[in-house]
Amino acid sequence: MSEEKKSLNFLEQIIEEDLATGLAKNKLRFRFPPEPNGYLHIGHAASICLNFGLGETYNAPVNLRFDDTNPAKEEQEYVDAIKKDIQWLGFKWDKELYSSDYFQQLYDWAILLINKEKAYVDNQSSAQIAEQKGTPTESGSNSPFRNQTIEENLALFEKMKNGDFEEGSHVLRAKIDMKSTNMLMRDPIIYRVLKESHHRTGNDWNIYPMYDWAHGESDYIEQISHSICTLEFKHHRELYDWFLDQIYDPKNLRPKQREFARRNLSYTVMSKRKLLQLVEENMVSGWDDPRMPTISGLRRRGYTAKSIRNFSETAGISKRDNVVDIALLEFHIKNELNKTAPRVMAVLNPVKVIITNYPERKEEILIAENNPEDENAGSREVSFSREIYIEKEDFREQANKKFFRLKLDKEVRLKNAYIIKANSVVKDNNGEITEIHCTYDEDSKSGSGSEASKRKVKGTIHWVSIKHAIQAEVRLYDRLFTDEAPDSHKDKDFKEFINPDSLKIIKKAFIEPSLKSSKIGDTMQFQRIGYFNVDTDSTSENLVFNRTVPLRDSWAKKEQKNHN
RNA sequence: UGACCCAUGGUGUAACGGUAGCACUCCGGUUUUUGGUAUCGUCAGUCAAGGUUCGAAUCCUUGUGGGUCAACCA
Repeated sequence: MSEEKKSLNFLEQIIEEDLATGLAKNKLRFRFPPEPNGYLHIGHAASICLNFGLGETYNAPVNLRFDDTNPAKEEQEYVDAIKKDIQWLGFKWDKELYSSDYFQQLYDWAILLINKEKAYVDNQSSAQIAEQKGTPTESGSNSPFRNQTIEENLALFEKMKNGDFEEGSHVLRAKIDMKSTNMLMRDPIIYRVLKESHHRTGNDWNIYPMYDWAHGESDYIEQISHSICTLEFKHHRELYDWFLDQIYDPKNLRPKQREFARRNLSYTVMSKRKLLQLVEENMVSGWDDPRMPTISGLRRRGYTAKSIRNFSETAGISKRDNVVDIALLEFHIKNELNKTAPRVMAVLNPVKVIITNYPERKEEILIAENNPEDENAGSREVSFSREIYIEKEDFREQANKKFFRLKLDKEVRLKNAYIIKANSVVKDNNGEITEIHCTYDEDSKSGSGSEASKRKVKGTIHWVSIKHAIQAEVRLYDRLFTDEAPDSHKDKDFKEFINPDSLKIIKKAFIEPSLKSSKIGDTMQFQRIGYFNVDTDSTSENLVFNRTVPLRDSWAKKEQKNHN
C-alpha cells in the first residue's frame, strides 16, 4: 500500500515535531472553544475542521468548550445552535464543557496569585486604568494600588466576590510589567465585577474571569496539548504562558497555544458583530438567512456538510491574511450536487408554446433520466401535452447562428420529448409575445430510437406541460455584497455594499409535477438553471425553492461580453 | 514613527538548500438530448536590493508593503 504523501500544514508539522521529541501520542488532545454569543460561520468551519480534523487524523479527543465568561452577551440559544452546527458538519466532540465549569477553580487560583503577590485589587475607574496603561509606543505606569498588602487584596477580592462592590469599581489585576512592549502584559485584568445572571451558573457569581485568565487555565485543566486559535491572539501567547507558569505542575502536560490566520471569504463579512448587525437591522431574515455565511445559512441555502468540509480542506491553513474566493465554495457544492442531485424541469419565466399539430386532448407520459451522472438514479415519468411553458429567454423571433435555442422557422429539441419548430407568434398590444405556435415532429420522440429522434439539433431546452405543472415559489439568491471585501474600506461602511439584487422572489414559477411531494431540505437540479433545495418555509400548499447556486452559464457570459 | 506576525500566478495553498507544483477563477478547443458535466489546452507567480552557497522561494541583512496590539469583549 503506497500512500501518497500529503503535505502537512504548519500546525501538523508542529504536532509531528512534538511527537518526535517525546510527546506521547495518547496525550494529544484538542478543543474547539466558541463563545456562545452568535452563530457559527464559515470562518469557524475552518477552525472546526482543523481541530476536529486533527482529532480524526491522530485519533485524539476534541473537547467542545464554550467560552462563557461574559454573561452579558451569552445565551443558551447560541449554545444550542452551535452544537447543532458542529454535529451537522459531521463531527463528534469528546466532552461538552464550559469555562464556567471551572469558575471555582479559577477563583481558587486567583487567591493563589494574590498570595504569591502576583495579583492585586485595583480600585480605579476603567478610564484611570486605561490612562496608566500607556500606548503601544509609550510604556505605562503603575497603579497606586499595586503594592497593597496580601491581606488587603484578599479582603477586597472577597468583597468583590460577595457583591459588595458595584460593577466597574474594582478589578483584580495580575502584577506583571507596566513597561512591557506587549500591552497585554501591563497588569492585565483577571476578574471584573459583573452582576449579571449567567446562563449556567445563574446568580452564583458577582465576579467573572477575563478571557486570558479563563482560557489558558481551562486548557490546562482539560490537558489540551495544542490550543489552536487565530492570529489576533498571537500577543496573548505571552500572557497565556505567564498565567500557566503561575500554576503549572510539571507532572502535568503543559498546553501550547499556536495561531493560524482566520479564514475570510470574498463578497461577504465574517465578523459576528457585523453579522449580528445584519440580523438586528433586518437586512437579512435571520442568522439562517440563505445569504448569510453562517453554517445555518449555508445549510438552508442548500450547501452540504461535505461540501463545506471539502472547501475547508482545499482552502488550507496558513499564517497569512487571506480572502478565499467564494467561487471555491461554489465549486465544491456544484461538484457534489452534480453527482447527487436529481434533475428536474422548472420554468421560472414562462411563455406559452402551443404545438399546433399535437392533438387537443392528447397527453402522453414520457420517460426522463433522473441523473446522467448517476446510473443508479433511475428515471421518472413526465407528462407532455399540446400546451407547454418554456423560458422566455429560450425564444427569439430572430437570432444569429450562435443562438442555439428556439427561433422562427428553426428547430429545437424539448428535453426528453420531441423536436419542435417555431412557426409564428401571437403578441399582445404591447408587443409582448404571448404565444409561440410550433409544430412537432411526431417521429422524433426522445429515446424512441427512430431516425428522427437521433437527428442532430443544436439546442435542447426544458419545458413543463401547462396542464400538469404545479406552481411554486422560487427564491433566487445571489451574493450579499457587491464588493469583494465589503469591510475593507476605511471610509465606507460595509453595509453600503449590500447587493440590492441578492434576493429575487419568483412567486409563480412552474415546476414539473414530480416535485409535488418534495420535503424540506430536498436538493435537486432545475435543468439548465441551477441547483435548488426546498426551503424551511415550504409547505405542501406553497412549495418554496431556494437557489443554492446557478449552473455555469457560458452562453450568458458570451452574451454579456457582446453587450459590453 | 514601539513590539510582534506575514509576504509564491487573479485567488488559495505546496515545495523545509537541489527542475516552482496543485486547486479554484479566467480564456480557448473537443464531446454532449442540460450553452451543465467530462476532457484537452492556453495565460499567469517566488515583494525589492544586497549577502552566504557549487546551488536560494527557502538561510542572513536592509528596505518596501500588509496585518495585529492601547474593552472591566472573546
